[in-house]
Amino acid sequence: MTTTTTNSKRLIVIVGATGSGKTDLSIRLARHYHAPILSTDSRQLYKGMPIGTAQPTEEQLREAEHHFIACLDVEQEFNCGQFEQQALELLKRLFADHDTVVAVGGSGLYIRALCEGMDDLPTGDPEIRRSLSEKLQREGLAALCEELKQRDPRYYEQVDRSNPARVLRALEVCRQTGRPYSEQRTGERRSRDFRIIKIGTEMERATLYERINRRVDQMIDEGLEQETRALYPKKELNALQTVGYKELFGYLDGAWSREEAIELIKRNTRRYAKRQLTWFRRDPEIFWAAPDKTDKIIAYIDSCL
RNA sequence: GGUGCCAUAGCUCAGAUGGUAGAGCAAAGGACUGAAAAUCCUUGUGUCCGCGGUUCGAUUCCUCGUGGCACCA
Repeated sequence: MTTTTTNSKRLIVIVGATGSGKTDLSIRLARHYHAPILSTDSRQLYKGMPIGTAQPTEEQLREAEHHFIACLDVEQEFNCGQFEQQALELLKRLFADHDTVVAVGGSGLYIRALCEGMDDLPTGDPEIRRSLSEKLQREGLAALCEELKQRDPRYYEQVDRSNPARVLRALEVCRQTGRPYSEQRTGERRSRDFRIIKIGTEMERATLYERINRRVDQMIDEGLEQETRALYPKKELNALQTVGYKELFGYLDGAWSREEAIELIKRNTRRYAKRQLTWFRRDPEIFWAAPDKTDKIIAYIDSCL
């Protein structure tokens, strides 16, 4: 055989909206290919949030080897850069005794980090971030934009100047590195020493929304409120800026009734799903298929050489 | 059975002494490289219940239907 080892390994990447059947599909594929599962979900990473983030159940966890599920304390900061680095390290180990690994999750940025890599940019320094937040509070977004115009006129031209998060991050990098943000953003795609096959779980919008609504009711039945109460003291943490918890924190604070909170969770989950689809739709590498068409999906995967 | 009121966007409703209509919510489209389940931008989607009549012109006024609500029997 002349097969080179560089592309004998493959990563099957399952993407799609929340509630569209990714988890079940991932387990079927994992069993079919005797592959471990790597989660690409920015919230299922955390402990103490199994219901609200729809983590795989105990039973599902037994059906396949899972990684990056419930492995961080909610206090731990995490980001797409760390995810890229840790996921690649893990893959190296997994590929040592597996030809196939299944990645599954809905965090578009994390998936991009894994498949295409991130530029070599620093994680935000908390001090600088705090000082920028204060400036935003005191002087407004226009002041931040003004500073960006000075420090990085090129990025100033292209950035969404009504989005505080974007402007703030760019300034953070400028201040931290003393160099313009745009100069450090190459947008270059990193090469990977494994093949990547992307599968999207396709589902009619109306069906997806029904499933989402039903799943939220299920979460409530399973005890999402108790889960949220346990996390309430930590509600300011980034890990808990998450659909499901945010709305129930509001209920616990008296901002709205329990019923209203549940409706808000449904609406915000629908909106989240919509944003995910906007992200994934523009990726031409994704092979879209109904998640229950396992045979069709396997046939597609096997046809990818 | 009688009388009155109502019928406009997916929902709740506003509106024009007659010139084919607009708010909120829901929704749709998009952006997005270390907070990404985050953050942000854009967008009104309509046999104005139906058939006639008056009128240059009716979603608006009139008749008759149909459906809903209220009251009286």
